[in-house]
Amino acid sequence: MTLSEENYLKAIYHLGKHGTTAVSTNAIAEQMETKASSVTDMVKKLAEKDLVNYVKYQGVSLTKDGKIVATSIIRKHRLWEVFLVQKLNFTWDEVHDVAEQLEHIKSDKLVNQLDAFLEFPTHDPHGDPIPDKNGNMVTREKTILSKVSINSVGVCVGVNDSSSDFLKYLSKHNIALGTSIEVVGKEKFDDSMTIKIEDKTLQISKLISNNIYIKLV
Amino acid sequence: MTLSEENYLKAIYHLGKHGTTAVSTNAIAEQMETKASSVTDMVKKLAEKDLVNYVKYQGVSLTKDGKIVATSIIRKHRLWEVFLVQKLNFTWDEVHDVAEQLEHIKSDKLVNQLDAFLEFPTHDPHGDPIPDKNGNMVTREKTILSKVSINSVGVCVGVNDSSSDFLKYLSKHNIALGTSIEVVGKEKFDDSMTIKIEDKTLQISKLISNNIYIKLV
DNA sequence: ACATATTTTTAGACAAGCCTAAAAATATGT
DNA sequence: ACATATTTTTAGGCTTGTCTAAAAATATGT
Repeated sequence: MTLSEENYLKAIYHLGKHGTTAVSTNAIAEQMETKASSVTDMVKKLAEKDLVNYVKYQGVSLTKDGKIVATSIIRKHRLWEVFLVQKLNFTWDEVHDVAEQLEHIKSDKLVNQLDAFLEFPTHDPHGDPIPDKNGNMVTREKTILSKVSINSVGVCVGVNDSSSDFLKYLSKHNIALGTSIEVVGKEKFDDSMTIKIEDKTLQISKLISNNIYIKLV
Repeated sequence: MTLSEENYLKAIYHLGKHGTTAVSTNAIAEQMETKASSVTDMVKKLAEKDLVNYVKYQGVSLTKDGKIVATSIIRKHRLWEVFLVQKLNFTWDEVHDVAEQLEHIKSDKLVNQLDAFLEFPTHDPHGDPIPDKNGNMVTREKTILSKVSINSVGVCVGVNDSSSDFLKYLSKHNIALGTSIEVVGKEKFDDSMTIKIEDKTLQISKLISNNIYIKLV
């Protein structure tokens, strides 16, 4: 399993809702910041190894084996993120790039001992679930903030965009996992929202509210 | 800096006593389990980047820049080894292969925070010194066990061979860092030695005694 | 010192993973 | 339904790091 192969499997997993639904060549190319022709080449290679289902012009999905590999990489990525935040004082907007490197380290003992050392965390610093040793993960009930009705109250349990810029924006406005958010206004015209956080109100655009997950209380 | 380039610099550092003395193409090839022709190619590339001094047919040594890179890789390797042993319950014979992967992770914050998390260790699990943030490391007085005279007493402070097989041999005979070793006999014929460890005597060949460092007491 | 052995370099090839440009297949609008 | 647009694949090429085989340089033994 090369680094590149692993990255393709991960991309297909993320794009195709756990790798189950077929994704297009172009979608993969965009996600991986590469060209469609490169994707076609690699997808053929992965199909040869029975890691993806591939029919020319019909898109790609993960096989059972492909899902196992993708899940194990995601497990490593998220465990390392927890390590970086909890043990090495990284902030949630700093962990992604380093975890992208660490996720490719090959050692079962390393991963499982790290898991134990962190006391078997179930979620990473962005609220995403961490697959266990067998690839299983919990599904936590969550709602996209943009979809909840006025006067709803919830707790932030995750984000849909883990980019550094978005996370820094949230931190600046005191939004973190566990933060209580109340919807005090919604604007039909541009779908913006007014929310209340610790008694401070904040105006957020649809782009923002679309990337915050809350659990209603 | 590619993975391959980093590995060559590390090899040149180790072979040439901190990279200072020139090493031969063949020596590098053997150390890296590759062919001499591949070494020539890479060495030219490294010379182009001013990381090594290279004169055709005359061997290779590290430049100042090359030494900085090599030292930083060794720093990472040894810090990760400490982490694996102290935090993740690895034994000293299990850490090498994983550390070889981890040493290539690029993130200054990661390395320096890891260093702090481990409380700035000065030596790795094999007794080798860990360069600090500025590349400096302590030099600890040590003697090769095979060279000490009969009736000497010392404490094991390092090994010259970090292979899993050798370390397992040592563990089996209760030799670890800090173990007190007394030389109770030396055999001229084959340079074997009789040593005493915790009141048990042990016969060791020259190959063994040549790979154990002690500090005389 | 000179013939031979060894070491090192060069030349040419190959696989992986990427690219561009062109061709083929599929999707879309009216 | 058919012309056009878009997507995907193919064909051919490039770079990195490796290899083998042959040539060149250096080292060695008597």
